[in-house]
Amino acid sequence: MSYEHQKIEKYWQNYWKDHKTFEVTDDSDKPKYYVLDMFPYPSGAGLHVGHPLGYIASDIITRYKRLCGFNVLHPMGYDSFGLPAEQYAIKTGKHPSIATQENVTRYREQLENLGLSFDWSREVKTSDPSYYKHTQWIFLKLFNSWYDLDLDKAREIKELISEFENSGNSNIKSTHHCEVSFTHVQWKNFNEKEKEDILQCYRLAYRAQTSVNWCPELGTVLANDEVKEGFSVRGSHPVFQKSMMQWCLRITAYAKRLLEGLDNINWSDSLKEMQRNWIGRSIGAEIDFNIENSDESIKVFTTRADTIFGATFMVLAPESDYVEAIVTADQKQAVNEYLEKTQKRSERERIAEVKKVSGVFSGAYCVNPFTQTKIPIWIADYVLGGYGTGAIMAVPAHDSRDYSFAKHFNLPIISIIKGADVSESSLDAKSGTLVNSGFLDGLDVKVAIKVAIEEVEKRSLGKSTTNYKLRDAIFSRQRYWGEPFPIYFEDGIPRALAEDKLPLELPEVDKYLPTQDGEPPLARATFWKTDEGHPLEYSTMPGFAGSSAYFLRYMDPNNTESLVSKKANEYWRDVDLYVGGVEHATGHLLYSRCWNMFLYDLGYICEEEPFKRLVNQGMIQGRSNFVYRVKGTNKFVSLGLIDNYDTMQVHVDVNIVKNDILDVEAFKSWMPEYKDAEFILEGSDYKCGYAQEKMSKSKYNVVNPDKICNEYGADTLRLYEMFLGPIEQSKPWNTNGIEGVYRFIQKYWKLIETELVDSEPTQDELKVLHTAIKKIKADLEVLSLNTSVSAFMICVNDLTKLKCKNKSILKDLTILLSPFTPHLCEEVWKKMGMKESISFASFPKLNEAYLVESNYSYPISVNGKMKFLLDLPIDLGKDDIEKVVMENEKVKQLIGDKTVRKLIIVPKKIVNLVL
RNA sequence: GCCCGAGUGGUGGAAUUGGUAGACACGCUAGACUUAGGAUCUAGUGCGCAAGCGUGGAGGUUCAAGUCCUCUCUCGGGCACCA
Repeated sequence: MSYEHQKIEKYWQNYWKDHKTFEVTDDSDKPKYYVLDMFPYPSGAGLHVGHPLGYIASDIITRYKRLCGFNVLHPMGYDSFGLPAEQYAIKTGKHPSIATQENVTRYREQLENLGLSFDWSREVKTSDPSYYKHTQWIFLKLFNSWYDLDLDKAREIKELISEFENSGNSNIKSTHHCEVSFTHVQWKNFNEKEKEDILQCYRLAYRAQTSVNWCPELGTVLANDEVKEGFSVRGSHPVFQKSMMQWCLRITAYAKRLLEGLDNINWSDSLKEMQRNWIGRSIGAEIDFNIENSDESIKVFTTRADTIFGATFMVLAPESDYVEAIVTADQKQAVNEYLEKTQKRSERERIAEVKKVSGVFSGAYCVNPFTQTKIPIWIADYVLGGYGTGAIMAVPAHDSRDYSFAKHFNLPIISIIKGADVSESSLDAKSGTLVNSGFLDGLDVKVAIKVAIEEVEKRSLGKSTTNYKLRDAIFSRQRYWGEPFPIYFEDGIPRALAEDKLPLELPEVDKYLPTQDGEPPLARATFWKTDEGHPLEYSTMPGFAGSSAYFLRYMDPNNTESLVSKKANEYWRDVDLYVGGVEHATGHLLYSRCWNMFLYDLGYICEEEPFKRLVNQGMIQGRSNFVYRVKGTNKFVSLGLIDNYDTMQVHVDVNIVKNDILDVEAFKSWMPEYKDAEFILEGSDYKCGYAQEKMSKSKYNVVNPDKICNEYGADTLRLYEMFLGPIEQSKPWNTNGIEGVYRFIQKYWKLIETELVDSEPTQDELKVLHTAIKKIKADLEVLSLNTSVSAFMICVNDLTKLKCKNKSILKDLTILLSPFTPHLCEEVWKKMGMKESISFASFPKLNEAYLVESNYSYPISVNGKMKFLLDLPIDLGKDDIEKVVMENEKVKQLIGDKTVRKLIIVPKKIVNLVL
């Protein structure tokens, strides 16, 4: 009888549900293991074949760890606040929660069809008030905290206030943007408004008038990681810079810890590198340049203090506060014109015109503190106002940007590196020997940097400084479908809502659009006020708010008192394995680490880093098909003939295309506008174009897993997705190889279906089994799941050849296989008459004695000549082998008194070739 | 421009990290069973008629290189006027 996957898979899925097989508690003696998937945004399109790749891999590890005796937490939920649901609501007028709930239901069903062993009792939805209560609670904590650089941790704001009351702010080292210093007496005399304005400069969540990424199309501001090359990541709309009052998170306070924490977690190098780049630490110095005929000086930041003797001019960012102060009367007009011009440019234009050199002379000069020469001060937009001090010393000989600026405006270029030819281009490399540099002459660049900084400090010209590219995160969005801020305004002063008022639930509104005055949608709710009548904040939180601590909530999802209880947190601690896409590298993964560190600082949780190990599954790309429409007509030209026509490329549903040949009739009925379409064919066929692209609804290239589950079964899909290649690699979806995996399942079923015997297994059978155990166990540890599928195939082929009917062998093999194909294995288990579900069996023990031992004996050769074979103990490391060999009597005899120049140890398997 | 990562048969991809390159699977070829198709099974399958040659290319280290080093080409990803 062949294997009826549909019936069997349904049966076991229901069985698991009814028996609550995968529910876990924190009252266990077993060691814990936490496997987490990045929870999905429940979009209307449902799951496609790309989603399950990570889910299947993590499910396999989950089931494997259970077999190894761990109490495994493996939860799932939904990141259910988001733009598409809101846009759908704008279109239909229906509340976004309705569409969201429909999508969630569909996702749940699809996930269950894959046989994923989630503990569904822990499901969370970020848009659920019982969940976002805790998101709001964390926000309140951030609002009520500041960062103490002395203790290097966040502290409560009331402790800061009492410091202010005792001694003002001069002794406080903090990450802040407060520009005034005051005594405790002054503090006490400030009014409420003034006090809050100062506190805002210290709070970890604060309001600030900042230049933000404004996307008019979406009607909201965006965070830096939501913008790419001047366009919004979602929807690809142009983004402009605009100055607005916004909520911000002081993530910069954590820059150092976020950077250094990377050294101690097991993430891929590329991902760590991305975060490092994003945080962007550079170590250098701030140096003061005196302005000529003035008591003022300009502070510049540089990582190349060694090049100071080559600094021939200075450049200020257009936004710099110095500009106003230094510009001379006769240059005033030119400068103003330039400032106006740069301000008008959008972010997009600025990026596009990177290569264009522009700038204006301010008329003022400053003095190079080392050479005492007078150097001109310029203003140019290649210097950024937001980084460093917004001013640089330009060293055209050794910085390519300064170089092209100097060439363009004919400014002097002085090389300070020996032998450098700067007639054509600058020499940017951090290497070489210094010349023309006074006390630095003859030093190597790397040494000179240090010496120069020391000298700067000694002469009180400045100090060594570290700068980060990381910017504070913009935290408010002018949208409806997000968490409301637990903030109200009293006489224009932002105040925190009391914790017992949470959750502050989203109000009902008549429309999901901004008001006519351009206020966010929440302003439509006229009752959006506190009980005392104070207006509440109109903005809502951004998408990453709900996902920045969800992994903590899973530990204790039904706790109505707090985000997570101490007990649950101390048991589950952190995520042992986190699986998800790279696209969250500088967004979610950075914010999550930051929030986690913050909650750790305040003592709510016990681990500083949330994700011990992280694996990025690759994207499964779609294969899109195109038809070619003759412009302005309803005629379509086959691919081979498009050169003869003026055509435009149109995506066509891949489900009505087979082997790139279009099903013409299906196309006509696909969309009403194509009903009367005409075709210009090649022979009798219409050939479509194709491309590899991201799987997306708008490209009509989505292949969803339901079809494959029906046809081949979830177990086959699970195996096949793993077999496709390394988990981290992106690859196009194609079903070419799925037959092979399907055949494997049939073969395996055939093996089990025969009458099994309860006898001693043979040596050969044991060898096959234990080879598989060894290989698969090793593969599971490093998530090399594609090769473990191969190992199963080899094992089953070998056992088939051996005509194995041995019950104990096949039982162990089934356990081994069960993480991969759980339905099948449960069925086999039942067939064998085992009472207990395999989920709770233990992983088969490896007995190395059954493995091939010949790998472990070595011929020894001295000075390149093969001498003799020497058997060595199993499992020696390379160094151990050498030690054992050198102490061996035979070897000592052979070598005698001679000094060994080289001793070579070769595995036995290649001896024949070498001898 | 800078920083990562990767280039292996017709295809997806293996290779215990320096030790018989191409495991496993797809595809293909031949055969068996079948009225036929499908399914299944058996054998073969890197290239070359051969000696030989083969892991993008050119050098190098080594008894031994897909793996290490130098240069170079191509592709993918990230950052991008960050001083």
